[in-house]
Amino acid sequence: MSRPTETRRPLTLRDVSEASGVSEMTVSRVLRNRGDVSETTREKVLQAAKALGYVPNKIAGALASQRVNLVAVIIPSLSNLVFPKVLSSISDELEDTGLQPVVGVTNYSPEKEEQVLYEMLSWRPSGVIIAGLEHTPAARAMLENAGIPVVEIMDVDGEGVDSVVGISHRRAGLHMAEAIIAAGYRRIGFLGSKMPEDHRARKRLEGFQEGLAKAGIELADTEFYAGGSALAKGREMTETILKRTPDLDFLYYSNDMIGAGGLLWCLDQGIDVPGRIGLAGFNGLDLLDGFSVRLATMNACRGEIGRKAAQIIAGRSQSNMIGGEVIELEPVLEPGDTIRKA
Amino acid sequence: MSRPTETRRPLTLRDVSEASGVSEMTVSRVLRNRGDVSETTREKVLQAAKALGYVPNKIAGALASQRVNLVAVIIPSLSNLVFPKVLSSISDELEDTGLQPVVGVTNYSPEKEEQVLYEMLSWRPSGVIIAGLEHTPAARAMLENAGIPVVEIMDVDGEGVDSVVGISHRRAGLHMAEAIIAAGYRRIGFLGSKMPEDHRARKRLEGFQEGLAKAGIELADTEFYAGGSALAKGREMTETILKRTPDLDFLYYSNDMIGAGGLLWCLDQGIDVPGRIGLAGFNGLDLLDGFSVRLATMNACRGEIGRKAAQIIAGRSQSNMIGGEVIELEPVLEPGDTIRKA
DNA sequence: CTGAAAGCGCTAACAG
DNA sequence: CTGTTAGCGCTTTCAG
Repeated sequence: MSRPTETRRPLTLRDVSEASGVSEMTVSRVLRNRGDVSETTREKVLQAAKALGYVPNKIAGALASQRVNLVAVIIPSLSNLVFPKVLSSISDELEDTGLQPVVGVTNYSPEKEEQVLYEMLSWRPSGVIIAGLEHTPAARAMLENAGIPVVEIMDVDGEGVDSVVGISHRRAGLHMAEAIIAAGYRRIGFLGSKMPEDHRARKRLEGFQEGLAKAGIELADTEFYAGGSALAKGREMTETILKRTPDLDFLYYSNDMIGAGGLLWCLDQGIDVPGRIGLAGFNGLDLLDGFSVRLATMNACRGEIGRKAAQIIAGRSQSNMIGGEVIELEPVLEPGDTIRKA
Repeated sequence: MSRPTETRRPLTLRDVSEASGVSEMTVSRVLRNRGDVSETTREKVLQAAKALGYVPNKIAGALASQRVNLVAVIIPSLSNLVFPKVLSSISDELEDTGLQPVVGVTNYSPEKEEQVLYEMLSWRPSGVIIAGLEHTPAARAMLENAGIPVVEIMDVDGEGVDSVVGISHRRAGLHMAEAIIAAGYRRIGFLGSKMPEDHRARKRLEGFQEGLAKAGIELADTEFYAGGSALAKGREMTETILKRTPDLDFLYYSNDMIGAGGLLWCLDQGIDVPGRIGLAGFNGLDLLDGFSVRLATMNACRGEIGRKAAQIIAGRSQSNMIGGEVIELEPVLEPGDTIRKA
């Protein structure tokens, strides 16, 4: 345990070649399962490699073959709960394709996104999956010039670089507004995060306001937060907004986590949900299953998005490059227990 | 958008060299900020590179320089909430070192861990940060022979390969038992996950039982789950165990998420917490801030663990390899509102 | 079925 | 301050 870390030269194909008495080339063939090799030599090589503990050098391999089995996946955050879900579906879908996802996180910063993208592209991945349609001009240029399949995910409201898989957040917001109005709510508040770079949340809000406007309604109040535990923030914000505007009869949250916090607060206060006030979030987190009262939400199709994106990359990296495609998924309203039945 | 993805040859140093009329070597120097280059040529090169949209090929660079600025980070899961936190602290700490974390996920499977490790080592990273001390013999051998700094994190109960940063889960469990007994609870149940490969949860349980045994107490009942929303499972399991063994006066959960589910259920049922029954979880998730009644928990030092691990890797990749170190952090009991005051 | 030769795109090391 | 020369460890291609 306190043995010094040795600075041994890593083993090379040549070492295996010498140990097995087989040419480097043939060793390489065995290790990659490429081409025909007699069972005898195959055994010899495999045994030598294992005995030595040889680990191939993919850097050299990639340089020689001009092929890298990596897919860059660029997302804004890991603490959002939404993205791990997308990641795991990408990862599952890529499982048997020989492709490996590599994750980069941007913290919702366009500059960071640009850096991360540059860094990842410099490893010449086979494809890029990146959240959102909004990028810096430089980032967009990199994506356009990379010469590899690019899939922008989560959002379809805008112009993509290549392929796009997602939902329309604008329409998601709009539909939620319609459902709320249909249920008879009229004094409606919105609670969300301050992040100006969360374009999807912004689009949902815009669509939501558009939906209200169609019914001649305006948002009665809004409340924004930044940082901290989302559940706790949801609780605080709900108290704040209801103190300020007590006659609100509906609260639309920009995500399920703050929505759940708000729900907990309302239940603690003994407020009649959904009678006195209705609540809704966004995402369809399965965390909501754990509450006795189910928050209304809208399923963001996260699993499906990851799957399709991965399929596009996997498909394209085989069949030589066709045009980009746009796949729009349909988010589903899950009314739960926090919207009155109409 | 439906423009075909072009299969353009990526640009090389030579292209920049020709465009700027400067030798490849000097272009390389400029792009890496290495060695002295006159301001004039520097400008010329930078301008040419930018105009062309050149992205360096790190594969070739790494092969030539025998240096890779990547740190492999291998964790069991991303949906656990614990690991994203560790990740982000690693990521923050590495920020200004020129090192980049690359994440691999094992789903708590030793075989998958072995595969992921092999895959990552084949990219010759500058270091490895890996969760846990339990690995397959092959994985352990790879770590020992990689010739790079290795930090095993989260757990110190066992023998490490090189450096180790974590807490003693055994003692964490033991201390929790002591606190519970000191508070006067006697009929104690344990609720956890079924995963046999979650060694840290197992060690907590063992330490916990050891602590109870010291007071001449045995676990009165246990309940395990697998899969699904942890919050919902916590709710269900709590109901189940209390139906089966109604006289339990304390429930120890193997993580905060199921603990929070149990807490919600108890509150819904109008059960007096912590009077009639006490509850405790593990991890110190900030999610708990969002509840009106704070679940007792134990801070697992996740941020600190990530930070220290990253420091070790960063420090060692500079100063040429010293011996491994073992850093044991001290988890802190956060009694919250769900343990009676003694 | 097996081997030899020629790079992949970059950087270390040395010379000017 | 700038350029030249050799590879890094592998795979592609072509000959046996």
